[in-house]
Amino acid sequence: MKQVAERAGVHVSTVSRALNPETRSMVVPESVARVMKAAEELGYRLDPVAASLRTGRSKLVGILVPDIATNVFTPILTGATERLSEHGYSVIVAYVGGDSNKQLDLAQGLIARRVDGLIVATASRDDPLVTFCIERGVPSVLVNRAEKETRLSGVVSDDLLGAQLAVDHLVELGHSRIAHLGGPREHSTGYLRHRGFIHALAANGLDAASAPTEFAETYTREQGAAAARRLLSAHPGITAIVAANDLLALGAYDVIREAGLNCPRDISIVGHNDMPLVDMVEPPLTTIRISHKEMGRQAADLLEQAIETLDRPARNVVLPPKLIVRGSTGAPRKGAGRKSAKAGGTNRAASVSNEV
Amino acid sequence: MKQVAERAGVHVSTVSRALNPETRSMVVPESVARVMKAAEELGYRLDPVAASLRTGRSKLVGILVPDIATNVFTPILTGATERLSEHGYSVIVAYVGGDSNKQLDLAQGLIARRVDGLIVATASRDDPLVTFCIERGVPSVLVNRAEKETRLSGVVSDDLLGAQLAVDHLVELGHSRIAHLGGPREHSTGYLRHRGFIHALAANGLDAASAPTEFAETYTREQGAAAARRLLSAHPGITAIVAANDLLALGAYDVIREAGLNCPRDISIVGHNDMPLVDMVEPPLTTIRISHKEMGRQAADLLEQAIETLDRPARNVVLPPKLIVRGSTGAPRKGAGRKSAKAGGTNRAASVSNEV
DNA sequence: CTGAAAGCGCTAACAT
DNA sequence: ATGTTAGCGCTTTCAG
Repeated sequence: MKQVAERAGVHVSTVSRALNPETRSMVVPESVARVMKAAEELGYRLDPVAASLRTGRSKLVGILVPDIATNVFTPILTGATERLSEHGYSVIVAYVGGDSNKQLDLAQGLIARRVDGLIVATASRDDPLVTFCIERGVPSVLVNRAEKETRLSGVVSDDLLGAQLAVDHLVELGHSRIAHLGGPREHSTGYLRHRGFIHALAANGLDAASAPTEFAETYTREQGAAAARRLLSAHPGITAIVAANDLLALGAYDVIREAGLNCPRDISIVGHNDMPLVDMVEPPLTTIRISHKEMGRQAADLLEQAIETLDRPARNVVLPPKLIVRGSTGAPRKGAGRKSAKAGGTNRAASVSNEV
Repeated sequence: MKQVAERAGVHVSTVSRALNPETRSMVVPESVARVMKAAEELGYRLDPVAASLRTGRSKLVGILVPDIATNVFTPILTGATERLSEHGYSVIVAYVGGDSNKQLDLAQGLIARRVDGLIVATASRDDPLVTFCIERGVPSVLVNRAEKETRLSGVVSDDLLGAQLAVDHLVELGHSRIAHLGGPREHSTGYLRHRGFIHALAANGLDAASAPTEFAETYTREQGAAAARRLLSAHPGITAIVAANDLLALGAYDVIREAGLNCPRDISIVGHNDMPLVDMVEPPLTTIRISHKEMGRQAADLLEQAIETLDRPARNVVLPPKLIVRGSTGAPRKGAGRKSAKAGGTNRAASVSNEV
C-alpha cells in the first residue's frame, strides 16, 4: 500500500480511502484515478485480513447447515451464496450435527473469524443457538426452519398452507381416510405441516382428532419407511398419505411396494418440497413445491439488512408453496371411502394462524 | 490476551506460546496450566484474524465448485468440509460459472483472504486456473475432474474403468449395438468415459470406430435428452446406451418414453455416478457408483499434505468405481443383435492407459 | 524457558 | 481533501 501511495504521489490513508468504495467520495476524483492506476500497475489489492483486524468487519458470512445434507439445503446454500457474493461477501459453510454444544462451538468459531453475520438453516423451534446469536449480538437470520417465537428474522415456506394444499387436493379426489406421515416436531417444518394437516382435515369436515398419524424421527427415506410401516399396520384402511417431506414419501413408496400395494390405486401419496428427480420416480410424486433457492436469496437479503441496520425488528418472510400434481395421487379405490367428507371442498381453513 | 497474561502472571508472549499447540512445548507445563486456566476463566479465545495477519496463514481453505450444483458436488463438499474441520480448518465455498476470468478473480479473492489452500472441483482438462494456482504458489488439489497433465495432485474416480464396466455389462447381456451418450469433452470425466467406452468396445471385438456417439454440452437432463434424441434419430437400431452421467441417462429416459419405446426392453441404459434417487426412478437405473464423499475426504487429505510440505510432487488418487445393476439394463430385444460380439466377454481392456 | 519489542497491513480519529 | 498517528491482537525474532 505504501508503494501504491508513493507511485500515486499521495499518502497511504488517501490510498485506503480511494480504494474503499464506502470512503471513496472523500477523495477528489483525480486522486482516485491516480491511485487506481498505480494499484492496477502494481497488481495491488487490499488485504481483507488486515482490514478485518482493524475494523472488526470481514465481509464474511457463516452459514450453518445440517450435516445430513439433504437436497433442500443445497439450493438454499447456492441461492444465499450467489446473492451474498454479488455484494462482496464470501461464505463459510459449517455442517452441523445435532449436538447443541458443538453447534455453539462452531458458531463461536465463526464469530471468532469475525463473520459479519450468520445464516442458520438448522434451527429447532426453540433453539439455544438462536439465544446465543442474540446474546452475542451477531446479526443472524433463519432459513427454512423458524422458531416458535420470532426472535430472529427468517425466510420460510408457508408450511401450514402447504399441508392444507395437500389435504384439499386429496379431499377433492374423494379421499376421506387420510393419514399423516409427519416430520420431526422439534422443527417448524414438521410441526407446522402436521398442524396444517389437522386444520385442513377439520375444515373439510373430516375427523381431525382421530386422523392416523405417525412421525418420523428424521427426514430420511429410512425413517419415512419405518413410520409408514407403523401407519399401515395400525390403519390398514387409509387411502391416502400426506407426507411432511419428499424423502418420507419415498420411504412410504418402499413400504407400499413391499406390502404388495399400488400407489396411487390403493394409496395416494403427497410429498413436500418437490426436490429434484421426484418427477421421475414411479409413480411421479405429487408434492408441494418450495423454491429453496429463492429462500436462500431472500435470507441473504434479510441478513444484509440485519448487518446494515442493527436492532432491526425481526421479520418473517413467508414464501407461498405450490401444489404440483403428478401420478402419486388419484381417486380412492372403490369401497374404501367409508367416512364421508363434506361435499367436495376446498374449504381452506383460512383463519388458521401461521404461528410456529 | 494481555488480561490473560496478567491473570496468569506471565508475559503475553508466553500466553501466545502456551495457547498455540505448535509452540506449547516451549513453555513449562505449569505455566501452560496457569495460562489455560486464566483463559478459561475469562472466556478468552485466540483471535484467528490477528493471528492470520501476523503469520500469513489462516486455517481457511477455499473450494471452487461449479455453480450448477449438481448432486455430485454436494457430497464432495460435505466430505471435504468434514475432514478439514476435524483439523481446524474452515471452508469458504465459491460457486463458479464457466467464465474463466471470473474464476481467476474468485480464486484471487480467496487468496487475498489468505486461504491456506484451494480445492478445485471445476477443472477442465487444461485449465488456466490451475496455471494460476501454480504460479501463485497456493497449495491446491483437484477433485472429481483432473487435467490432461498431472500438474496438481487430485482425487478422481477411474472414469475409464467405469465406462468399461458399463460396456462389459451390456456385452454380457448380449448387446452389440451400443451407443455412447457422452459428456463435455473438455472435462476429464466426459473425455475419459468416452475413451473407456471406445476401448471396451474394441476389447470386446466390437467396431469401436463407428460406434454411435453424441455428446451433451453440459451434464443436465435437458442436454442429455437433446443428445439422446440425436442419437436415436441417427441410429434407430441401437439396443443400449452408455451415458457419461446419470442426469444424461435420465434425459435419455425422457426421450425413450416420448418415442414410445420401453427401457430396458427396447433400449438398455447405464448411467454414471449413482446419485441419490436413481434407484427409485422407473426403471431403476443401472449405473456406475462413485463415492463422492470419499473423494471429498481424500481431496482434503491431499490438500493438508500439500499445505504441510510444499513442493510435494503431484500425485493422483484414483478411486475404483463399481457397477450397480438395476432395472434399466436387460438382454437386447430379439432380432436386434445383428452384429456379433466375441463370445461372452469380460475382456476388459486391461492395458488401456488412464492418461487423461 | 520467558520477557521485550517490533510489526503484519490496514483504517479512523484527529489535525491541518 | 489530505496527511499524521495510533493501534486492531497476535507471533516471533532476539535477549536474557
